[in-house]
Parts: sequence; structure tokens; C-alpha cells
Amino acid sequence: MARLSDVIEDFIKTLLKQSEGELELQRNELAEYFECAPSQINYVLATRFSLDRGYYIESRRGGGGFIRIVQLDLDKDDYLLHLINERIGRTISENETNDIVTNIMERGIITEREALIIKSALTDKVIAIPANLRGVIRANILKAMLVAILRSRV
Amino acid sequence: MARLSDVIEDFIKTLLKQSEGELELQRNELAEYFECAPSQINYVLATRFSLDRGYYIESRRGGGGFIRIVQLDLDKDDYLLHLINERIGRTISENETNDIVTNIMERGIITEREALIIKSALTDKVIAIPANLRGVIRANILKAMLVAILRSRV
DNA sequence: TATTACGAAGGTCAAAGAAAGTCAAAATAA
DNA sequence: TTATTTTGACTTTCTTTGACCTTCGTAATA
Repeated sequence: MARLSDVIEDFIKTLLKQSEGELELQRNELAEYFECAPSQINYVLATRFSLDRGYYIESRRGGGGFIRIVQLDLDKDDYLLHLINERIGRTISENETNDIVTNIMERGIITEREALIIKSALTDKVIAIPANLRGVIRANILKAMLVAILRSRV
Repeated sequence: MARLSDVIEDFIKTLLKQSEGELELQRNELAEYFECAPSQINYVLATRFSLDRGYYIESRRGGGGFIRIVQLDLDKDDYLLHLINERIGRTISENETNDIVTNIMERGIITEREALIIKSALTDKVIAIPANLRGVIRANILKAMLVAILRSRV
């Protein structure tokens, strides 16, 4: 007996193929179609369309709300994906951050100005919260910005 | 399921383009045209034509009343300085941030990709700290990034 | 002429409606 | 048992609607 989550996963992937890697859907509509709880859609998205599987999700609530699924354009051992999923862990220092950002600039992945913007956002001074939390938030933000760079390549 | 507010937004923007950034309209007339409550027009103006998005609204009641929408056009450096020194202040929300960043992108101050990077760094989700602190840190980071942009323009 | 009354705008605010998100308990599969 | 999936109650966000308020111009009135 195929698990419903797998069926929904396949369904979404078929839609994604038809629409060249980008897709907007209605959570409640889909849930109704599969006769399941709306939150099961979230479960499928969280487990099958996660970042390390190469997908990016955004959504909006309220009237006319939607969920957008974007299939990121990446080759298997993408350096950015490696940074996001492995190199940058739960927490990271200002120095490590600067090294990483300089490095991807030198590789031509980002411009000099982008490097400047990213670094300026991640200094100890700017993230003025207790040190133990600071590294965690810095890691969060850095990863989010790298995802944005991944996304902008699509 | 296109939101009516978005349709009205687009309609107004088309009119604005045709009239070179300045436009007068009748609230009731527009509401009748879109078959909606007149107050929905106010909602659209408040959410889509705010100062942060680069528009200025004035209006007059009574016979011969009107609503005037003006698309602002300021000097780029002055506007960045204004944002840094006045607008952003001690704390700022995710939505306000998005409006401001989209706006400076539309003015050609930053690229689309830079806008994406900046916005993604400043979401509630990414700055995962208590809400009262979150806005403060977001304001800090946003200002730091705008300063980086200012410097890289020279 | 000065005042008042009325209709024609636009403004405000809160409630209702329309999505999506979260989280943990219950059910099922490995 | 342990891990994964399914469900449902509750929350948050955004939009739409409607009742009531304020302002302005003009016509009628004192």
C-alpha cells in the first residue's frame, strides 16, 4: 500500500516537470483532492521538498494565499549546497564567515559588492545579541543568503 | 484566485505609467468599477502604495473630492541616507523591510539579486530570537547593508 | 450677507472570511 | 520498539465588507 505522502510527492513532481521547475498550488485544494488533512501537505513539503533535496518553498496566507515550490538548478556536488548543508553548521564565527564569503567571491559566484553586503550584515557588532546566540543567528542568516544566491540562478 | 487587491494595484500602476507618475482618481468610481467596497480602495492604497513603496497619497473629501497618488522620485544617495538615518530607526518589521528593499530595487539602487539576498537575510524565520529583539537586530542589519551599498556606490 | 442644511465625497475601524502554519497526539509501518 | 505518517485543534496572516464618521461645496434660509 503506497503511502499517501509518496503519492502526493509524485503528483507534485509531475506538476513540476510540466511547469519547468516552478509551481504554485493551493494547500486546501490539494488536500481536498487527496482527501487528507491540509497539514499533511506541509508534511510532504517538509520531508520531500526540503532544501537538501534541492527545493525551495515560499508561501502566503490569507485570501488568495498559495504555496510556491521552486526546484533549484543545481548539479549534485554544488559548492553552495555543500556550504549550506555541511560546512556552515549550527553556529559560525565572524572570521569563518568572512573567509567563506571571500572565497565564493574569488570563485566568481558572487560579486565584490554582494560580498561586501553579506559581510556587513554578519559582523559581531551588527548582530548585537548574546554571544552564544549570535553565532547561531549568523549561521542562519548566512545560509539564507546563500539560498537566495542559489535561487537567483534559476 | 487572483486577489482583487492585486488587480486594483496593477490597474492603478498602469494608470500611473500612462500619466507619468501622478494621478487623480475618484474612490467611489473605482470601487464601482471593481464592484467592491469603497474602503477596499483605501486598503489597496495603504498596503500597496505606501511611502515605503515609494508613493505619496493625498486626498480631499466632499463634493469634487479626489485621491491623488504620486510616485516619488528622490535622489538615490539622499534616499539611502534618509532610510539609514531616519526611516529605519531602532526596530523594523519584516513587511516594512520588504517594501523598502523592493522599492530601492525598483529605483535601480540595487539589483534584483541583491534585493533577494537582503530580504532573505531579514525574515522572522531566519532571525530566530524573541520578537522584541528581532526587530532591533533586523534594523541593525538592514542599516549595515545599506551603508555597504552607499559605500560601494562611490 | 451670514448662517444653516444637505448631499457628495473620502476616512476609519472592527468583524468576517479565506488561506496557510504549527504542534503534538494518534495511527501505522519497519 | 522506533521511526514515519496521518490527523486535527488551534494560531497567524492577509483580504474583504459594512456600518458609522468627517469634511467640503453649494443651495436655501435668516
